[in-house]
Amino acid sequence: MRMAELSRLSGVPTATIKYYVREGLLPAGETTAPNQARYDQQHLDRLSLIRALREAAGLSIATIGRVLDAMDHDRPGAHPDYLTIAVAEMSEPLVVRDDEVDDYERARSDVREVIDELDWNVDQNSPGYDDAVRSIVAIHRYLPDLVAGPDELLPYGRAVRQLADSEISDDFDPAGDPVAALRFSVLGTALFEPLILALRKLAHVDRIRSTPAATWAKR
Amino acid sequence: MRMAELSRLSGVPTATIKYYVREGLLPAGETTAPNQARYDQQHLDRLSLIRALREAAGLSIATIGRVLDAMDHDRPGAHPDYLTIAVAEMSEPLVVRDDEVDDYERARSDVREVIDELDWNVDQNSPGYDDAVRSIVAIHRYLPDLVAGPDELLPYGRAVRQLADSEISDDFDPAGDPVAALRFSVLGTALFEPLILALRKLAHVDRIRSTPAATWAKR
DNA sequence: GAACAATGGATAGTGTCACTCTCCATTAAT
DNA sequence: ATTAATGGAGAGTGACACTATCCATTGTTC
Repeated sequence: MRMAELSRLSGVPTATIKYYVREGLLPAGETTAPNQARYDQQHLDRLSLIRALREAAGLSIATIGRVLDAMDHDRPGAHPDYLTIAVAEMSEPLVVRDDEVDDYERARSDVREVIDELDWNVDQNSPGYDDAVRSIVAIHRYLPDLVAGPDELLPYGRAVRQLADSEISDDFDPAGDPVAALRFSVLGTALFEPLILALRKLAHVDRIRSTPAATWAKR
Repeated sequence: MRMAELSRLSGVPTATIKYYVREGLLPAGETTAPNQARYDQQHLDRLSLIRALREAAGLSIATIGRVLDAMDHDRPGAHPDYLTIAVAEMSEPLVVRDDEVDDYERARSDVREVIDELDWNVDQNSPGYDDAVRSIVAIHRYLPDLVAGPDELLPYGRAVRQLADSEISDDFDPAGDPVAALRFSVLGTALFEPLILALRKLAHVDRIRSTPAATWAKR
């Protein structure tokens, strides 16, 4: 197919497709003449992946570039970790100002403690590790009255562990079709994030509405 | 205190503070002369809230404006729902193109079914409802091979319900100090979101690494 | 009370981001 | 042969979140 059809089938304007090619997110079509190129199903798939990461997950073009790079280069199938390398690129690197080192150290040890307690087989390079540290620092900073030590973090760990168990079923076979498994990991991580946050808000509403009326009456 | 001290104590540049005042996020100081104004602890608190919503939660200035407006105007204490009205402003309104109506209807009924099954006391105006619908549509669109009907959504509902129970303890008393409770609700919702997503990624890593090696060997 | 710094308010400018538009020399389609 | 479409390059756009500059006052210090 050519540009116009790729655009029509994907719903992405040609100008935007050209932009993605320039940015290295999408490989150029096979050039058949100085001003002609052919695109195929792979381009369509890639475009769909880009749009999902962009629109549904809200990742920046630069971040998507890193995720796709990792997906392209990390020899799928060699080791289960290939599934996590691309996901790790979804995060911004952690930068710590000199005067904040202590806060981050404390948060880091909190995370470590939670992981130990739950007996998780993860390390400091695992995706999410630095994000967790960053979040905890922010929580301490902006909600200083809230006690948010390892004991308070554990329920979060248990809840997401339960989630992970239901998301990744026992018969999930990453070795069967490594490319599909990788795509599934990246998209599953990204697309379900807003759903989880949305449902959590709903659960909060239910929880608050379930508070005994007496609590409200004494106002 | 005056501008310079407000800036020093909050760590926010004066130019930015002035910008927040212009945008209506921060009330102007009490003017004592044509070019003099006094700020107090409330300004400092508000500024901290704005920075938390901006930096840690990633909300836009416009969204923060709506959240703060709701916090200011929704007569705290009158009813438990006051805690949710400001949170609802954290979401973008749902806009549905004509050719997508069916997809959204289907997703909406999925959400309804999950809520019924879990017996949640929420309605379509509750914060998160539209977000959940939007997410499910995106999941269907970008992961069409994945079965994501009510049955598959239930584990998410159960996990966040468990979370909500641990987050909002039985002795949480929204009527005691309504303003503090409101601030706690908004910040708690926003600040813990990235933490949950980070821990979920870690749980995924653990889950994948726990996959029996045999699955990998047959590659 | 004179010199100098700081203030609040208004306005304009900056850098980033994700596109989007305009050209143009070809090439395809009719 | 005419008309439309193509790919590639570069410039332009609009939103966003600040940031910088002015300036007529006011505070502060000597």
